[in-house]
Order: sequence, then C-alpha cells, then structure tokens
Amino acid sequence: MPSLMSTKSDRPLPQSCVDCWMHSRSEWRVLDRAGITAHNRSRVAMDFQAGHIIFKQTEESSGVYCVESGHILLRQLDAFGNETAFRLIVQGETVGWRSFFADEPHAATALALTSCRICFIPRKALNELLDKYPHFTRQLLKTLARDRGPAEALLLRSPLLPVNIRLIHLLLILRDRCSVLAPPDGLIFDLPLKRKQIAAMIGTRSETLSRAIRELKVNGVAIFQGRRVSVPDQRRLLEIAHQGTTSPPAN
Amino acid sequence: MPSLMSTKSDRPLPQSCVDCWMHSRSEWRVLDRAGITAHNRSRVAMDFQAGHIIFKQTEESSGVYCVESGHILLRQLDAFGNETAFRLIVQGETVGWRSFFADEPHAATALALTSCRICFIPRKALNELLDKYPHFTRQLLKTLARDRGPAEALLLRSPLLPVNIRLIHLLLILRDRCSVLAPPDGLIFDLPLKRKQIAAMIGTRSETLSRAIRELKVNGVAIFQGRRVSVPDQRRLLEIAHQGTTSPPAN
DNA sequence: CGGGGGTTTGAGTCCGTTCAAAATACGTGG
DNA sequence: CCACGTATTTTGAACGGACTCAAACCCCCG
Repeated sequence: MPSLMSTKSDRPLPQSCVDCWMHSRSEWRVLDRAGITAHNRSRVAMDFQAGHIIFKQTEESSGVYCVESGHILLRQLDAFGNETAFRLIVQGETVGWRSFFADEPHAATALALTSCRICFIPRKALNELLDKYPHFTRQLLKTLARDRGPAEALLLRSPLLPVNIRLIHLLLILRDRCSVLAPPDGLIFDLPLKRKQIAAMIGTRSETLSRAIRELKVNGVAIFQGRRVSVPDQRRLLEIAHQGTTSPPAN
Repeated sequence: MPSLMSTKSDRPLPQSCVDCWMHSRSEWRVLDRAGITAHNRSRVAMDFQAGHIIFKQTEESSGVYCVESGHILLRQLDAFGNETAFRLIVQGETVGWRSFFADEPHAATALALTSCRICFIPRKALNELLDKYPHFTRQLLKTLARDRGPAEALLLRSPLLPVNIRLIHLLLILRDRCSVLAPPDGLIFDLPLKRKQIAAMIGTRSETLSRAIRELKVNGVAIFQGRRVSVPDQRRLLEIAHQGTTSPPAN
C-alpha cells in the first residue's frame, strides 16, 4: 500500500492517459490504444502535499508512481543518520521501478518536495501490461538501464573532489530538469531544493555548501539567490568540471 | 567488437552451457533446452590475462560478457584522473547489461584482475533470445533492478563517513564474493585487489587506506596480510558499520 | 643480487566538519 | 499589512581527518 500519509484523491485525473501531456515522453508511449485503456482503468490518482512521504525505505513495493506534476526527492539514510539524497524526480518521470522489479523493499524514501499529482499503477495491473506487451517490457529494460541516477551519484559524492566541483556537477546534472536557457549562454535554475537537501546530494553539510556557493558567486560562475540560480555562462561550468589532468591510472 | 587486446580463444569452452556450473545460478537458468542450445551456438569463448581490458569506457556495447572464471573490476575515470572503482565482478556474474540495454557506450572500463575465462554473447544472439523468451526478458529486468552495485557505492563513497568505516562497508559488501567462513564467527577474505584498487573503491588514496588498515589491525577487527584478510568476528564489522545515531533527518 | 612496483610510514598543509551565534527568510495570526 | 515566532541560511573560529609530497621499506621476479 502507498503511504498512509498520502492524500488520496478520489476525483479523476484531469485527462485520460491518452491525453496526458507526458504520455508521449515516457515509457508508456509504447503501449497501443488497448494498452492505454487498460492502464487508464487501473491507475489510481493521488495527490501529495509538499513534505509528505510517497513511499518509505524498507516498505514493500506495491506498484510504480508516475509523476504528472511536482518534484520528488529520493533519499537514503545511513546508520549514522546522514541523509543521502541521490535523485531528483520531476514531472514525466516514473519512480519505484527498481524495487518493483527486484521484488525487494524500497531502498529509498520518496519525499514530495512540492505538491504532487501522481498516477499510481498497482502491481497487478502493471504485471498484466508486462505480460501482454513484450515490447513494453523491453522498453522498461531500457528505462532501467538508462537511469543514470546511481552513476551520477558517483561524481556527486566523490570524496576526492572538492565540494565546489561537486556542486558544479550537480548543476550540470540538474540542467535538464530545473533550468531554462538565458541567451546567449546562460542558464536560470529554479531549484526545488533547500540548502540542506542540496548538501545531501553532494555529500556535505549545509554550512560547507554555503561557503561553496559564496565562492561561485565571487567567481561569477553561478549566482544563488534563494532557490534561483543564475549562471551567466554554462560553458564555464563545463570547463571547471572537466579541467584537470586526464592522466590514465597506473593500474 | 570486444576489445582488440583480448586474447580470443578458438577452442571451445570446457563444457556446454547446459553443463556450465554457473548456469543454475545465473539469469540464463530460465532458458529452456532449446534456448540453451541457441545460446550455446552463438556464444564466443574468450580468455583474458590479468591486467587486460575487456571493454573500455566510451566504446560501443556489442554484447554481454558472462564470467566463467576470474575476477573483473569495473572502473570509471573522472576528468581529474581520479580512478573510481565501483564494482567487483566474480565468476557466475554477467557484465555489460547496462550499456547493452541502454543502447549507450560503456560507462565504465572492465579490467581483468586475474586471468579470466569469459563467454561473450553477441548483440544479435541476445536480441533473438529476448524476442523468443519473454520470461527471460523479465528475468533480466529483475537482474538489472537487483544490481546493488551503484547503491553500494553510495555507502562506500560517502564523504561524510570516515575512511575506516567505508573500508568496513567494503568488506561487508565483498563478503559473499571474496570470503569463506572461519568458524565460529570469523571470515577469511582473499581479495583480488591491490591496495590502490581498494582505495579506488572507497574513494580515497592508498596512503590513507594503509593507515585505516593499520587501525583495524590494532583494534583486532580485521588483519590484512597482503591480499588475505582475516576477520575474527564478523559481527564486529556489522556493529561498527551500524553504530551511530539513527536519528531521523529534520527534513 | 640488483632492480622495480607496490606498500607503508612520516611530516606538513589544506579542506571540511563541528559547534556556536548572528542574520535572513518564511508562515502565521492578529 | 504588519508583527512575531520559527525555521532556514549564513558567518565565524577552532579542531580534526584526509591529502600531498617524500622517503623508506618490502616483496616478488628476473
């Protein structure tokens, strides 16, 4: 079952899945009309308010969650109480695949950063789709394989890289999800994250993050104003992230 | 194509896949006799010597590699030349899934740590199996989803955890792959890794690793002698890895 | 017996954490 | 709309862990 804290909405979603704006961009697009109809019948509309938990670490998976609107943060807790945020989910993405297919408890907790409108697809319905549409299964294989989340985390949390570099990597990774172009070469970010959560993504503390932010500001690389970040020249970001000797390792 | 550095072996593998000892433990087990036969025909036997590269970061994927014997290390290089090892592969496991299904270049380099005997399954053959055996596809979905490699890396490379704790986490993660029981509660590891490579797995330098090793030795937690590690009491490892306040995060 | 890579040890420095306090932003109720 | 209380963010100073650079040591192999 989805978390009891959820505010399940009984009213239907504004559109059928066929019309859903993100349908054409997500895994579901490979379903034909009959598949969509089946999917449409079995899904459950849910609303979550900012700060609420969508599913919890160690809970059993009961299906997957397609995000129609809003932002979600995936985080893990280690035994020392350190929070590790390793993935920001935006609208159009679906969460919960991994634990569903692995048939294991959720490895992370999903936190609604903003109010969220979510389509929940229950285990049974999803299994039926998988059985009926082999190329849908195949598409999911691709989705899972393409998930760069864990790989990105390697860069973001490398203890060998200084915090300011890790912060720049984070901006580059969030570029697609949270920024718009500001011609000629700039970017404007609107991050749905608090400082503490940004810090949790790059494996540091908010105090240290604060200092890194100040440094980027004085260098003119990125200007943070609350949750708005303006980057005058995104090429600078790439330069800084990639500068350094690419000497091969000596085994 | 597999790396040109490979020493492709023209002689057949010692057994047919049906008899392969690891067949019963791997994804391939869900294939029926006809599937196995097809698989058996299309695979390519390959031998690699220690230190050779099986595939390289940025190369295109051409199939997957089933490890019949030997050890493989998956590593990434960042722009600063830091080596990041994030996965140790042992016999019975298959590598290369991710880039194959994602249809993307390899995200990592696979290094043979010891001499390796490997079954290469070319793209075309694998695709045929996938088309013909939906439950094989489904099984692979599970395999991909269960791959804890990237998730493990989170623990191993958390900059907030001190190096000695990260080292203990590594031992725990490698327990299944590289250790045997030493009753009543001990473990004996035989690590196929050099110090530098261990360091690369926990995101530190070999000098610092050396000091962490010494600390574990004086505490009697784990005694390193070359590549052999003896752990008198594995419960100690768990205690140390999990001790610490499990206080929930304040958002 | 003499390399040479790998590993360990040492000393100094820097970066990031910690603890504490000030400043700012935010939400709520008057 | 403003005042107030709370939460978040920033700043400061001190401490500590890990990196860096070097040098010594060790072990395996030729």
